[in-house]
Amino acid sequence: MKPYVLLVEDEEALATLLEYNFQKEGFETSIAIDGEDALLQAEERTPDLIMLDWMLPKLSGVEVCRRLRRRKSTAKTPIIMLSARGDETDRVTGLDYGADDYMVKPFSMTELFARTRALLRRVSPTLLQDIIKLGDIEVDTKALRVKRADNAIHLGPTEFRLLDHLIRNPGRVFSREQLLDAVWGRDIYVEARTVDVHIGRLRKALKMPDRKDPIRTVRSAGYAFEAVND
Amino acid sequence: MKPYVLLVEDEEALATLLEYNFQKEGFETSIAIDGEDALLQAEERTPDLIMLDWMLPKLSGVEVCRRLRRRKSTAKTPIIMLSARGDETDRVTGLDYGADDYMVKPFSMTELFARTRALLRRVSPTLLQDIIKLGDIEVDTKALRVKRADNAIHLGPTEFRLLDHLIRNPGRVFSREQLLDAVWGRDIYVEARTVDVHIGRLRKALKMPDRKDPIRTVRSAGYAFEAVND
DNA sequence: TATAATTGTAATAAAGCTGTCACAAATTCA
DNA sequence: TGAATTTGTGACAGCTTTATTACAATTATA
Repeated sequence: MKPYVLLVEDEEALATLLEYNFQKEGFETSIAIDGEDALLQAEERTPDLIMLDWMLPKLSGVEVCRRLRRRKSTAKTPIIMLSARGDETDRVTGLDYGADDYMVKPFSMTELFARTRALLRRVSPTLLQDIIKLGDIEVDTKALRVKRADNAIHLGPTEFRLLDHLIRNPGRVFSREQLLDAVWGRDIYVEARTVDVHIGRLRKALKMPDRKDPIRTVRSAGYAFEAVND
Repeated sequence: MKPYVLLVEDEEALATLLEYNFQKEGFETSIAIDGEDALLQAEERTPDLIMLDWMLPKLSGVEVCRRLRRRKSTAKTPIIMLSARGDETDRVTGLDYGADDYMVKPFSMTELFARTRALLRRVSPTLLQDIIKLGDIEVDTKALRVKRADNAIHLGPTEFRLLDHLIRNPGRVFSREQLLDAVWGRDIYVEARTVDVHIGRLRKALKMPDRKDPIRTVRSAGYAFEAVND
């Protein structure tokens, strides 16, 4: 659904400012106040983007960056480093250790988002796309609309998020637990079988004569979205 | 329709920044990375405005400018030159060769758009029209008037701003919080539910027999304006 | 100043969505 | 084949979200 950015910044004022602006741009956000916190949070939920301050308590930004790169889950996650110092040495060091871009404080939010967009467009374009199309199915994430073969389809919020998640990872099989985490949220407890019911509702909503079911059931594993006819 | 700006800029960061800001101002954009590319693109679709970097690979900005002026289709198209150098000589050269305005890098986006507006107002005022039309609904942002199917509709200030905001972003779903930010202002605190009431008033005011409600409710998400019959 | 228009809130009604269960159907495996 | 496991689906109660109304307070207008 929304791209998730981890903001690693110990200065509270800047962290809040970043949070506010990223949320306005449609990101989900989380703040880490030091390097250790950052590593923990990144492990718990893999971010789609990391904003990483250079100067941090406990672990330096560079060190955090190196460790993030060593982990499989975050090896390719886009990282933008923030630094008060702007000299070339720092820039080079930051980029050497695996940051994708570099901003010198103070910076304009406009420029930050221009760069963010550029970076995400390069690395994971589906995150920025408003309209995701697969086969004859179309999901418009800005307008929150779904179409199949140009027919508008009405979905409830949960079915929408479910479809959104599945269609962004076509072919991949998700267990019920994974779907609960991704669609319902980590801290919400509902029966795993509830997923079945929503999958059923989604299937029913997407059903059209002469078109095959885009959702595949993988017995004793979960569900997956399949590219479809057309 | 939206005005179309051709951004001729080889430096990627700046090009992205410009693109982002022009899009935010409601322009359609295209980027050309060198002079030849610019001439090709301008031929394919005549821009309403051209931002032209002075220093370009292959063909210089001045040369591009001269050639654009020689073509009938772009002879009068407004051109703003961008240059790193700010001395008078360049300025004169640029303007001599037919640029309409001239900005020295680095420049503020605010100033750029102030000049852009001034230029477009002078050359092609219709592009900056204050009247937004969508389907059978017409919003005159200067005169603060609204019509539907040629019937004048009276709205209170808040409903007007609400409609104005929604109609400028047709299809897009806004949460109540986003609407409060955009319509009421960031620092004003009112209940999120108040939005519902104003949406209701707006709907009532826009209601006409045999015409459907242009405002879509998206459950657990917000509201969106939809293109309508006619 | 009196009158009208506009605004935000709260209360209530209406609509829509969700999660669970029970049982049917399908699939697997011995 | 038959038992066990897994999945599909309809029903439904409870819950959440939205629409609408009324009203008091504020602001504009004559």
